[in-house]
Amino acid sequence: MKKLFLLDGMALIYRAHFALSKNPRFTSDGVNTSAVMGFTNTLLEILKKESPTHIAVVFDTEAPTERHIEFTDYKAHRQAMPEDLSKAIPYVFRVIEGFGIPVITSDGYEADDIIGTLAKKAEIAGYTVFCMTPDKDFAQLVSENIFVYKPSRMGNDMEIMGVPEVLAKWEIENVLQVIDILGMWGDAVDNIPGIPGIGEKTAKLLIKQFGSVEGVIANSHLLKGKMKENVEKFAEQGLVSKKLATILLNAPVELDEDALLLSSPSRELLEPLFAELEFRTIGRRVFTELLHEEIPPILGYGQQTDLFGQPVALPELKTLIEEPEQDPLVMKNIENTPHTYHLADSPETITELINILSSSESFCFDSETTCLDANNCQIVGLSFSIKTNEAWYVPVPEDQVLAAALISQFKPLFENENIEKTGQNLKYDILVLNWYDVHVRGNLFDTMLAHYLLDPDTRHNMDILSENYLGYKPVEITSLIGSKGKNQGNMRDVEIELIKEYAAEDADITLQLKGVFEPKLHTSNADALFRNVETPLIYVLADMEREGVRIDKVALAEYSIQLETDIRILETTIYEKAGVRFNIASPKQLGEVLFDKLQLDPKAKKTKTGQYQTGEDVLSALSNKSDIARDILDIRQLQKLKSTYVDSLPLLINPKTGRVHTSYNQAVAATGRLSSNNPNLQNIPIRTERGREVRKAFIPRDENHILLSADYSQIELRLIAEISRDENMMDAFAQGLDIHTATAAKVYGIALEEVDSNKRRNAKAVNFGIIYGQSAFGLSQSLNIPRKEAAAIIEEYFNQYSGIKQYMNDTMNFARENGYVQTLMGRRRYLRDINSANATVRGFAERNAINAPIQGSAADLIKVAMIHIHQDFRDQKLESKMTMQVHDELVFDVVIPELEQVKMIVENRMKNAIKTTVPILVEMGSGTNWLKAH
DNA sequence: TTCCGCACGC
DNA sequence: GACGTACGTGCGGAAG
Repeated sequence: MKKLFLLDGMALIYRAHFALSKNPRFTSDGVNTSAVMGFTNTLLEILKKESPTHIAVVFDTEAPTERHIEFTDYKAHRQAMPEDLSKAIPYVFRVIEGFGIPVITSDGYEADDIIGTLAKKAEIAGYTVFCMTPDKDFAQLVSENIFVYKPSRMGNDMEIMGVPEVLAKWEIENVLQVIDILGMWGDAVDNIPGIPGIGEKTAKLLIKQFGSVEGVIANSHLLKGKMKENVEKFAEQGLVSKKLATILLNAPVELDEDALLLSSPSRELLEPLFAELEFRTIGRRVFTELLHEEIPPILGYGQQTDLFGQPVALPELKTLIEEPEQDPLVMKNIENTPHTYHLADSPETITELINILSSSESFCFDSETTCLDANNCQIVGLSFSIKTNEAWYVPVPEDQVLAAALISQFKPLFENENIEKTGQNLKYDILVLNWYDVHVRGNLFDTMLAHYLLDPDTRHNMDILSENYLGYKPVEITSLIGSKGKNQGNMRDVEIELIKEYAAEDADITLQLKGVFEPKLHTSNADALFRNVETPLIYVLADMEREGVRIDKVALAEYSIQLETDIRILETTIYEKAGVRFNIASPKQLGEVLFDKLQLDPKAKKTKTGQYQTGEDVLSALSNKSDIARDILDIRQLQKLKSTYVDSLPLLINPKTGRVHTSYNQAVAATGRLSSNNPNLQNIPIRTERGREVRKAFIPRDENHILLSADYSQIELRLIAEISRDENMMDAFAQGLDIHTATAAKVYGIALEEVDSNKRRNAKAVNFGIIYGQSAFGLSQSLNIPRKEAAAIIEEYFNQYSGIKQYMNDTMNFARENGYVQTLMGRRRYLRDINSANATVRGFAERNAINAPIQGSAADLIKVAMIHIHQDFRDQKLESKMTMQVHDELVFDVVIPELEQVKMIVENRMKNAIKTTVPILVEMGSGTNWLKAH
């Protein structure tokens, strides 16, 4: 296959420059070597990953010809190239030459024109063409079959986008229209002036209406207000912009296939160049990865060190995770893929479908509903699939009595323990069906969770999975119900034929995804975790969400009034002290008052958007100077409490149950933790007295119930001790010591009883830092102490807990060699950047490497405990319910006579979720509200 | 509508 | 010496 890459040279240099501009490196002659390095990196990635047969770097020259005389004006808008960058250009040319890559100069035309024209000609000559001009990802929309090679923001990975994806992003069917937009205003290509006040969105709408830029201008009298004014005033500029941004496909350049051939890299040219530029790491990569040669000793490559400055052995770089299988050339979709989607809308067809499904061992299903809140919506239809490219759709009547009757026909099917159900995010479907008195049973296969285990850091929605793993682009839901927002339609109003295609396709795709993921789960050793933890947990979470929790509306309403009063009082005080009325909730205005008007801190820092920083730490530091800062902190706390909790919680009470039903997301947190939303029950305040009040509003079901809260004590630290086998820490836990006090005693070299609250607080912060993968910087921030001091504490910590340091080193080495780390139960997290040449990016991966096994193991542990507790409740026919999970805490609505029995089960199951040497401690409490129970 | 700054929990 | 430093969710304000 002939594979051609066309790269815009100047744009690439600029891109490399900007990517590294925060930390540029220079030679003594003032050459910007960062830019050269970034450029080299890009070339290396392309050659290594894409193996092109033909390639060229295109440079535009500065001298404009007849193409656009306006071009000179446009150039004038551009900033002159910084001197350090222009000095880098000769080196860039040497790199290109060293790689054996041909150069083309555009001779008066924009590089995009040359690339566009060559791409078009090459396409006709049978090439697969990739263009890389980073100005804008759509700047190369020249043909359906030409791909855009797009550098990603972080690291060196790049993504390839085909024209259909770019179009999808713009939600427009017609390429010409897109080009028209591109040629239009404002942001199309940087530095082209466009028409002020008319952004991409407006331009899109206008062009849809009037057909082209020219059309819009001709019809400007139909517009009104500022828009009309701008279009008319800047009409000429708009046309020029379009001309400039339009890519020529007929520039005077011939496709000389031989001249575009990629030749082999030249060690003779590259080696001295890299030595001169001191490119150690990238040099090493070029020689080992591209030329497959030994590292030349002449370069004297430095040792790479670990977090503690110790040298590490560099393992061979490996591919970390299988790339999803997909041929970028062919994206399948419903129109080009043969399929049989049946509509089952008569008694006969429904009976036939039920018969078919009943006799299969496994089926895939999906439900279409009126909204996203599982506890508050109606089923519009159900779709089923048992084999690829074939599916059924069953419309469900709007009349809820008829709907219930129809769905009840499927009840035995869903409740059949022996039939496996496949779906995407099954918890949702299970919950929805629950409201129709269908209690799903049997083995499950949730494709979302499967992918979550395979690659927890990425996204898991079905559309993306389908495109990545099946090379199939599903019908978008927005094509049925419109785009998000208040105008978004409802499934109920969509034509049945359209829903049928959409819904049946969903079930079909999901089933196909199962086929892809099932073997992958096996090869990545995630079977057990999937089968024994995540899958059973679906039922547990569904039950918890269905159960919900009772909220004391009256208490919250009273508290809201009290907060409001206090806020008003504080507000008045603040206005008095500031001498001006302003919006305290606006960080922008607040910053101006504090630092411009009151001049509280002449050195006040600003955020990247140019506002003054007014965060918690800034105001705290200010509070000794002026008590206005303290007042502002107080008022913020109260406003936060009021808006996020006190006033919002009652709004989430479900009218049908009178309770609040949170939703747990099982597939977002990359470490394996759950997250919760609507409401987020996992961030209900606890630290401050006023915050704690909110917890009083979480109450038992009725007077016959009581809330029980069970908390793991120091679970993460116990797991660190367990995993690292650090003797000192294991000892401390074995003796039942307070771990932070014990840590302080060790770190400061004093007796336990000599530890004061300050030392304990420091030790606690280090312990937390370890859990969260913090650095010395993070620690110094959280303790508000100098970095050096923080570093000293950390160093002594590692001296005392040498087993932990050893564990960290081992984990990091494991990650470097294998590309992933894992928890006690084998939950993996892939760390693509663990061997990255970029220190920041690598540091990020390194912290994750330490942190993921710990947090993840704790997550595993509580998940297992939840499953066992749920099962025990069921086996022992208890009426008490588990209602909430907050990372290391479980909350139960207990029928009072069952309290002792429940406590026994909970303690037993939590302590013994997995076998450990380090004792696991569970603290329990009960009471008439969450605060009392805690 | 989208982004930002901020704040809450673990 | 500079870089930029757990993860989530959700609020209000500001800007387009």
